[in-house]
Amino acid sequence: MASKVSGATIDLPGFFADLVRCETRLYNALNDRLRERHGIVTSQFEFLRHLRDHPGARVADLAAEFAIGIGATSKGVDRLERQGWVARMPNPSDRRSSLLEVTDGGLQLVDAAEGTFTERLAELIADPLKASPMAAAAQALSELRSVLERDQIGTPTG
Amino acid sequence: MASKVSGATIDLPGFFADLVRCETRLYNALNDRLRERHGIVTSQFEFLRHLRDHPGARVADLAAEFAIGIGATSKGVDRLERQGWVARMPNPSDRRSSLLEVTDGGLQLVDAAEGTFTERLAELIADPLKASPMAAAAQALSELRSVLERDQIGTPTG
DNA sequence: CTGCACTATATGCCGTGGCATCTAACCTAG
DNA sequence: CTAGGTTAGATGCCACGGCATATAGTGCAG
Repeated sequence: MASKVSGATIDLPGFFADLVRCETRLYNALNDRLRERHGIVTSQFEFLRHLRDHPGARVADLAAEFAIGIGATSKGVDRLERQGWVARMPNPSDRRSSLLEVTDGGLQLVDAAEGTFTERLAELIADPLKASPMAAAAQALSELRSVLERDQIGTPTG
Repeated sequence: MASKVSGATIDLPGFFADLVRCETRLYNALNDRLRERHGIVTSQFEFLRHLRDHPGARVADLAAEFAIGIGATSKGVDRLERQGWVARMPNPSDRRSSLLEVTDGGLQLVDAAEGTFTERLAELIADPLKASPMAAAAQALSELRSVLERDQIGTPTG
């Protein structure tokens, strides 16, 4: 196994390495499948899914959700808009920002991609591992994420 | 909490989202600290640490370890070499490749950075969470990583 | 109402990774 | 030995994110 875990003490650097390497490989594998079947990558799928589930979100909301910069988010939305999957609707209560909406085409895309995404994820995660240890991991990661977000840790400047 | 986990069944997309967001925030936070104290980012620290612990590794070994492309790895080594932290030594048994070595300066740097890295990681992970659920997560992630690597999942082309 | 500080985001420059391609070196069949 | 296929990695082009900056729009103090 990649890193050692003994009892209740953890090899933190080893844990971090495992975390990053899992993220990298899962992201790569999902990118491959989504690109092949739907012509998008995972980050775009995540944008579209978030917008579908949070209609009227603004650029800054996306940036906060994904812990990436505002500029990068704006450019990502540009690309989705250029493909006709997302529209910037005028925000009646603040003309500096736009309310983001998934278009009909975008909705079709994200719904289809979601099937591929979930299916591939199940192949990658659920199949090779038993549910029990993964559930513990999921639980712990979920809590870790909450703490990081609560304390604004790792939030980019831009 | 960020995603729901109930009993032994897992919300896989939620788990994946937590995984990616944790990775992003931890990476960002570690980058900030390492850049401030040592003038390097986490990916560079990881390169240097791996080379320190695996003297004579080649570019392809680094690429495999980190699941990134050969080209990107070659360029990353260029940058470390330009700073004088890594040297490409001729490989007597294969003139196409080089054996990578951490220089004395690089060794000093990586040893110092390791303290910062581990300390910051403890602040980020060990402090906010109890050891027990994290140990489970560490265990599960470690196994997941092994499976992904064994099956070459998410290995980039380049 | 006016000015000024603040906010939302768009944009430009730069660094970095993916991927395709190129070259040198290696290796094996014949 | 040598041609042809293979491998290691260096390089170029492109896409994308960080960060700094620019630009509108907001809102409050006076």
